[in-house]
Amino acid sequence: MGKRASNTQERILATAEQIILCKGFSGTSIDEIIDKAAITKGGFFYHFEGKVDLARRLILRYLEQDAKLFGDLFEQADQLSEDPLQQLLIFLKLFANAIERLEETHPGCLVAGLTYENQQFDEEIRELIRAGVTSWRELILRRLEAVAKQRPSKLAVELTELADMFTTCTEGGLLLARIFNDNRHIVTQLLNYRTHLRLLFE
Amino acid sequence: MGKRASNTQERILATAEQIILCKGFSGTSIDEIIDKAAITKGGFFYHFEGKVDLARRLILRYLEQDAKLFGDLFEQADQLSEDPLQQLLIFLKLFANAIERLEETHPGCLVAGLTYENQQFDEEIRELIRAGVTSWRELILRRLEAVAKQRPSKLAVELTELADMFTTCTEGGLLLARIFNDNRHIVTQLLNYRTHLRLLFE
DNA sequence: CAATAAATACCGACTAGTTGGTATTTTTAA
DNA sequence: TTAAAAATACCAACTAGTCGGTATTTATTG
Repeated sequence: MGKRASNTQERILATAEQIILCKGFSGTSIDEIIDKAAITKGGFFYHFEGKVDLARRLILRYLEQDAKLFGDLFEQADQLSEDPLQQLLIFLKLFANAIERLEETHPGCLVAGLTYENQQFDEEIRELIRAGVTSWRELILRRLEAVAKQRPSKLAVELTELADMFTTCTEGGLLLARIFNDNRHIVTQLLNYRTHLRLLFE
Repeated sequence: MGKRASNTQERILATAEQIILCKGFSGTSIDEIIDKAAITKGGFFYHFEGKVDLARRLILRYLEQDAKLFGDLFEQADQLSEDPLQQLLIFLKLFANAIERLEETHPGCLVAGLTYENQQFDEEIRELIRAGVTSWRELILRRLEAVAKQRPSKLAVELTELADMFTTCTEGGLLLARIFNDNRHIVTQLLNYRTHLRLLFE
């Protein structure tokens, strides 16, 4: 695949994601995507097998970008402290800060968006979504295990559920941000989660 | 409007909600709704001005049912304790129990589902969605204010954000439940919120 | 109490436009 | 010159919505 093609594909993917996050997957037509991406039908179907293939590639791209962001933020956090709890708390702060810096309203999470119309997809795509959420769970769970190893928690908690609470607060915040058109909701809900961890372990 | 008509409308609304929660709003065609609801095109358009009118009426119905459920649960909770914190904690437990009793996977929240494709709706519908989330916020906020009036919180928190955390945990739990096909996620995320309140105020 | 008028509830064929997708041709760059 | 990349033209199925008409209630009145 030449550079020309990879540019085109990325342009299609970026355009499609933007529209789909606004209107939903079914609410977005290929015609609109190719129009905004400045390509034609033939071009689109050269690069993608069909609309479902587009969804698949969008999720893969989204999860990749996401893994990179979280990796970077944890790398920063790990350099700022040696304490597992502090590292996690710093990560949450960095994540919240990154969102706070956005100028426009956060477009939302592709994983959540597609989940709410997932009955029209095949199992492969639902599995990709599941894998994404599982990866977030595992990422936080590993950190929580390190925290729990050296500190008792004030109340008995299942660490997996506590790890899922990260996804819960992020997705909940994204929803509120979208509904009220204000990114600060993402920040506050993430910081609620941070406070929860402090109350449990500090 | 005779009884015959009100039955028909309710049948259409219930059918439509079910399909829309599975496939999304755009992913659901009127043809499929009328097919499953055993009515015809003409019948549908006699009762609804169009597809957007259907969405409007679905949200109104959803928020009504929801207000009734929360009202009932708080009434129960208020009878079981005089303490504001306990009342709120009991409410959360009752809500979680109600969901745990469901046999099938919870179909999800219409408000969240429509939010993820809200760009295709007019402002009226977005406002209805906003009003719904605001009503949840106010409902919990009033309780939190009563709690805060008689107890200091362990850490400084904005009560509005803490009230929104109820929506966050509910919606986050619903999302996890759908992705992993397991209602227990709703329960655990609600109980995480409950734990958070206990850690803050108990 | 009937006969009838009028409103309500519903039907199903139809249309104009949109949808995802294909087959064929042209352009581009190595 | 040739293979990849993109454009053009097209199609069949589906879409939301319309329309003329019919069945069923409900209201009116002689």
